[in-house]
Amino acid sequence: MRTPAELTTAFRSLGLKVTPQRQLLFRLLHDNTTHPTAEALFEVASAQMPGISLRTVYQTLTDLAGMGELQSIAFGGGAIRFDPNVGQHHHQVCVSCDEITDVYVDGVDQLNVSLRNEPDAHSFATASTDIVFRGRCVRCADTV
Amino acid sequence: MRTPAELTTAFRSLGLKVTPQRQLLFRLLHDNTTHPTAEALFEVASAQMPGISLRTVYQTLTDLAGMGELQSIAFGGGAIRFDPNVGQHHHQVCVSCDEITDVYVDGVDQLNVSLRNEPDAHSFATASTDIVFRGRCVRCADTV
DNA sequence: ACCGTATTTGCATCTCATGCGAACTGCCAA
DNA sequence: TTGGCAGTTCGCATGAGATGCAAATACGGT
Ligand SMILES: [Mn+2]
Ligand SMILES: [Mn+2]
Ligand SMILES: [Zn+2]
Ligand SMILES: [Zn+2]
Repeated sequence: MRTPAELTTAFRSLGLKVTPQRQLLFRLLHDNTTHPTAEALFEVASAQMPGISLRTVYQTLTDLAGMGELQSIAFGGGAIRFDPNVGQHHHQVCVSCDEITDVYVDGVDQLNVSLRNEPDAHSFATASTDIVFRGRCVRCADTV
Repeated sequence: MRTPAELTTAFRSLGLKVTPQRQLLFRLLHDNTTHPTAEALFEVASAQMPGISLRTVYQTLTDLAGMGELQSIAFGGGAIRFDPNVGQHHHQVCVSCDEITDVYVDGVDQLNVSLRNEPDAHSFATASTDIVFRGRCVRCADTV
């Protein structure tokens, strides 16, 4: 997503207001690579702005996602994750500690897709491809 | 997953009982390619066995998944899907009608994965790779 | 057929997420 | 600078999906 300053301009030009709550979330999300849940973000936000409501966090996340500044991803096993990285990338998920890491993948366009009973060209119009690698991160690899 | 007959044997040998409810679900799931939710399966089961409970459907699905006869997948936007196809395969999801289709992909092992700031070998131990192609199925391609 | 153990089922409970509306406030216009 | 309207916040209610729990029931080995 864009910088807090750019988002401020973007929000104003859409007739949306730039509140202290939104500014805080802009800052907490910019360059955030942790793929936080709404609740996780709420915890961090609460530390800096006691009284901010979980409802407002959800609201702002939904707004930002609607504007294309965030993507929301369901990895399974709990809450939806929010990702300010909206560029082409994929994810590694540690099955032990749930850490989610951005990865960049070459060769996606070279994947050869086929249906079981129709080895020829199938007519599905793919708009996007999401790849999730599941396994163990470096830290969890050792600790059994 | 295996055939209803094979599952019957497998359940008995584990000290588990083969009830009419389970037999029905074995039948409804075997060779089922629709990736149903628990609720969807419950609807179909209810038509053939009025009175069967949603709780039993969840229970049996969980048991089968635990035995490795089913895999459960979170595609986002609602309930978990259950898939009796436990072989190596991936999915196409229609963003318009939510149809989920099994696809078989060549070239997964040739994917070149890298972290943004460390183009060299990263030490994530990948155990499995899940690919989801999102787009429009044949039927939804025309209708706008 | 009997009996012990697994199963079914209804209801309570839990998590994650969204609907709703009264009170509040950013921000544009006068 | 100030007034005021539209957009926001926030607490509470509600909803969807899923699991915990225990009394009643039924499978299946003997
Ligand atoms: Mn990411
Ligand atoms: Mn499948
Ligand atoms: Zn880890
Ligand atoms: Zn479709």
